[in-house]
Amino acid sequence: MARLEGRRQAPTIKVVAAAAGVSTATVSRVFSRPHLLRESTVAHVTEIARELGYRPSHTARALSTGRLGMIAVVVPDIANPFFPPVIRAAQAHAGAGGVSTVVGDTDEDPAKELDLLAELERRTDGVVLVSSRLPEEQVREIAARGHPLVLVNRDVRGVPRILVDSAPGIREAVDHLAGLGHRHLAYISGPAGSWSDEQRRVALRARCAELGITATVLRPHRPEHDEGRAAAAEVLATGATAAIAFDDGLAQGVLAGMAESGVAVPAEISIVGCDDILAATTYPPLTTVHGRGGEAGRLAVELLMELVERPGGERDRRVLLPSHLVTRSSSAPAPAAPAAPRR
Amino acid sequence: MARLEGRRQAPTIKVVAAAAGVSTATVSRVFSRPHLLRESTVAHVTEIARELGYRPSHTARALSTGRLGMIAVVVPDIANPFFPPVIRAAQAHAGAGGVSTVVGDTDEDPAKELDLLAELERRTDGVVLVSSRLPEEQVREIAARGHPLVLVNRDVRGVPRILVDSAPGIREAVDHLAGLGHRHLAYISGPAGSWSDEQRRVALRARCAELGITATVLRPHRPEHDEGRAAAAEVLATGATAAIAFDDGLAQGVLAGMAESGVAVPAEISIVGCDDILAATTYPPLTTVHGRGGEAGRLAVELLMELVERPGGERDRRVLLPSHLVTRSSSAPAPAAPAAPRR
DNA sequence: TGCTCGCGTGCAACCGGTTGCACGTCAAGT
DNA sequence: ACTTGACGTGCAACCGGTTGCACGCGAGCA
Repeated sequence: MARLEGRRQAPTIKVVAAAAGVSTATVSRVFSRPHLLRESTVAHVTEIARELGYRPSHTARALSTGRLGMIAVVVPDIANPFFPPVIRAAQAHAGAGGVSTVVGDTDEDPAKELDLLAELERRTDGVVLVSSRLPEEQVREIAARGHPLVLVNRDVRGVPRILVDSAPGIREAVDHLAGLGHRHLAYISGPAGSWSDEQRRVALRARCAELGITATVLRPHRPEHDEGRAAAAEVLATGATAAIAFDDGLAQGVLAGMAESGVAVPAEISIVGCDDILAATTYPPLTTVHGRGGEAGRLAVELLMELVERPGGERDRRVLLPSHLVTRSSSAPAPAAPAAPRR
Repeated sequence: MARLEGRRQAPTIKVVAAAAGVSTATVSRVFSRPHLLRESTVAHVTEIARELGYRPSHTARALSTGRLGMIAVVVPDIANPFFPPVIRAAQAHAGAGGVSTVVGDTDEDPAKELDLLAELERRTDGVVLVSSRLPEEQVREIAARGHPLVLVNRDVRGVPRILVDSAPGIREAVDHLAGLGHRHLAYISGPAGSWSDEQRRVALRARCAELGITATVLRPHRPEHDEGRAAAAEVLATGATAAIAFDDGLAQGVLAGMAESGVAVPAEISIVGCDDILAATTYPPLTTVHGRGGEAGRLAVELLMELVERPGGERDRRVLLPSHLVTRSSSAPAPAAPAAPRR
């Protein structure tokens, strides 16, 4: 029964102190505020600690300082390819600052989002909330609870936020298509109430108006492949020679829908996506508006860390990240006549 | 400057105890081992705690019990659509048990994986390691550190593991194609050294041999779209009338490559994927072997929780999850003659 | 020589729970 | 009536660090 040979317990500050012949306070300071100590002391204790394999306990530290050394990134759907770059960038940036990152997935469900946020507030020093599906009112309430919070792609006044500004990219897209001779564009709307969707729609309308070309806005769509496939017919019905979709997933669906209808992309109709989350994995490779999710993630963490350091800091930061068009092969000169389904 | 009206501190066990006229020990027991207490006491304290909005502190609890109430799921690439279902299922199952889940992304980098695991061991009660890219030797070492660990899709003896067994699905796929009249199949290999790849390759060869049809195995490919596109030409060069790809991403690339070459799928060649991670988002919708990532995630967490409860438990559990074929539209009867590129 | 001052370190309380042990109470057993 | 024991609760130590305060020492200054 003697299990003495078992797992060696992780050494505590106490055994390091004893081994180094100093008090636990000194060991503690070596790892948290070494500038208060004589250099030789720091060196000595560090050496002993290294030999013993000592690592300060996050838990104990958290208990006395109130700092968990951990932040959260919450997204609506981890499987949506827009988010992984955001998460990854956040993770990398936080890690560089000695802070761990946890990822939360709300499954596109506002109720889950609420619960998750409550839980994460107790587990982390701060939260990056990406594309929240909560009503603005609730976002405000959450922010008011005082736990550091930074939003991404959600524009709520009084809450620090990073916004990918689709407008420049959309304008470029419209210019690009107009330059190819298209005189009638369709916009395939995303989820009703989405901040990004509204921004894109408005930018598209405005630019089309400036250039004097026609813009038809289709009904809202969930950003999913099937919806895009269905939207293909709607696009053809408008007589537009080019369509811009709310996001790449939708655009990919449209591509499939066009293929099914026997309409050639880009020869007969041009398709443009948004977010650049599919890279060149579609056929034909998709012309799209690059969303810069990575930068957004990095900046959000940066802002969040500031808030964690100084809870009194600026609460109304609003950062806009301009987007831009990436031209691939799903856009081409306008055909002589609008396309029509062939089968 | 009087900030007294500021944030109300979260109430501690002490204030609840005082308000309820009991000791802190009692309050503690109400929340951890209520069966030790008289029912009326539990009810009374619970009520007071509710009024005060008291929630036990994870940190403090962790310090005295050594249980963090958190587990980790580590994946090589959060952007690879195979993993989100695994993660989500794990999250759901752990959450139901009152345990939080952290997601780690190793970016396909073994060095990062090693660091991340070390960090997570100190932050969690246990780790689910999915599709580890580490050499078996290292996986063993990590398991030997005694921190509860469950592998998914990695078959290392002596470490509890959940394996998606592709063999049944592959056999079904071969049978399906053979039934459609195909007499020559190509297998587009995945990453060299991947456990899943080897399993799929072996199963395919074996089943083809049994049915007396030809199997050509192509070189290893990274599981990415571009590689698949390139592989299309290799497939055509073999003269096979059907191809099974290591995963859906690769298969999707092959689809694009075939489209570029003007070869019709499935009329001229049939394509089958693995993992069923793209659902019906390809064109044509992909016939594929369903991987059951979700179940794997759920089971892994279940096993892990057991290990956390009883560190002395069974260390060599090995669970196999059978896969099966999902037939969509990328497979069809064999053409009279093998396809050749048209452009 | 005596006084001040600053630096480096230690003491001990504290963060917010958990838990072994002891104590008091009350019902059942003899 | 007295012992026994189960049950419910409290006391206080403990988990592993952090930190305000005090103390001792040596240098600088008058």
